Amino acid sequence: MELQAAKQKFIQSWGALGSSWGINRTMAQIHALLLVAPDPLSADEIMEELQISRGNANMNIRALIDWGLLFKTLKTGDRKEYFIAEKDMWEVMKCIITQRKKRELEPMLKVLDEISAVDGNAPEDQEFEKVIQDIKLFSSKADASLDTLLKADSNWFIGTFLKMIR
Amino acid sequence: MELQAAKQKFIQSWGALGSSWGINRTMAQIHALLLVAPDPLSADEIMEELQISRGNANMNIRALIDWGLLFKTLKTGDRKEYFIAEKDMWEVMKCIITQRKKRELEPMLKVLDEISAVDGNAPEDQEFEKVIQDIKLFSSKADASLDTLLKADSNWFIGTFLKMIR
DNA sequence: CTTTGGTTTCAATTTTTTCAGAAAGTTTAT
DNA sequence: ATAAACTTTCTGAAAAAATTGAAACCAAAG
Repeated sequence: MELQAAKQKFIQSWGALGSSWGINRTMAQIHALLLVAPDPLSADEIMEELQISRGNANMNIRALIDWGLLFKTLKTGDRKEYFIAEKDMWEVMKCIITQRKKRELEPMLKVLDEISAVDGNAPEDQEFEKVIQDIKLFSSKADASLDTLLKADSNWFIGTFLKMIR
Repeated sequence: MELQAAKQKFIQSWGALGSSWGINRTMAQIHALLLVAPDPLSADEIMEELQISRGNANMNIRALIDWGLLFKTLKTGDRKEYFIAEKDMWEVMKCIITQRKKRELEPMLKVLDEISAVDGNAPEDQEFEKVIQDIKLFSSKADASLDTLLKADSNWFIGTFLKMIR
């Protein structure tokens, strides 16, 4: 496969996958583009390369910066802003986990807390109570585990899981 | 909060959350409904309860069964099929991880393999090569870890992560 | 203060996803 | 074989999400 074709394919695939990862297509494409770009790119270059509008480009660049997956850089004597991607996969993963945890897990915990303020104590309620408690226990455990994972460093992760794999 | 209100809220919230979990709303709602239902429900009861069409109900019930989150049960002397939800949260999590791994991780690995068949060897390619290799390494590690996790049992999970949490 | 290069916001539009309802297909009991 | 009870597959409508394009905005340089 040719280098250019390969890059193209990577960008497209990463974009397609993005959607199932809770990231929208453009956002994922921009990230992919910058991952394989040898040098920082300006917003205009990104628009050009991916054939997207200014507004779209800007919004998603902002979002990626918020997520911590992109950084601004400046070139001396140039007023444009240039962008580079976080290339350390461990960091990338941490960013993604952080965001998804915030959007997927934490709202769940919040709802469960509200729900478990259910006051009835009829025998029939016990079943319901139990299900909710179970989910709550499990979710908070997962939540805590992810927090720990986020604090851990790359080596720890690799080490632990290599052990797991054997 | 009242029991009925609580159940209602749980179903709605679980449904809303479902979307960010890569599960569609109806599918998540059916699952939630059955999680908190004291007894097995028939397709008709599910339709009634969630105010959804027969087609929709059927499709999503099928999907849930495929995922392994729902089971059929039969009542003697009744031709109807009744459904119950998998209530062990550990199992639920395993089902979800299995599916998402299939849909999110494995296609990624496939693409990466195709891409790394890139043949050019100009100095500029090295950077690209490296990024792809990095992602590949990381992804297959994650993939393997998840496989291990899926084989592990609930106690192991809780044990390990309790240790992590401290 | 005005121009220039660049960034941000937002209503309107397009694309994608989800769903109801109809219709066709199965299965099972008689 | 037929009828009754369920299931599956479509299609078009509706809802939700993503994108565009334009206008508004800002900061630096002259």
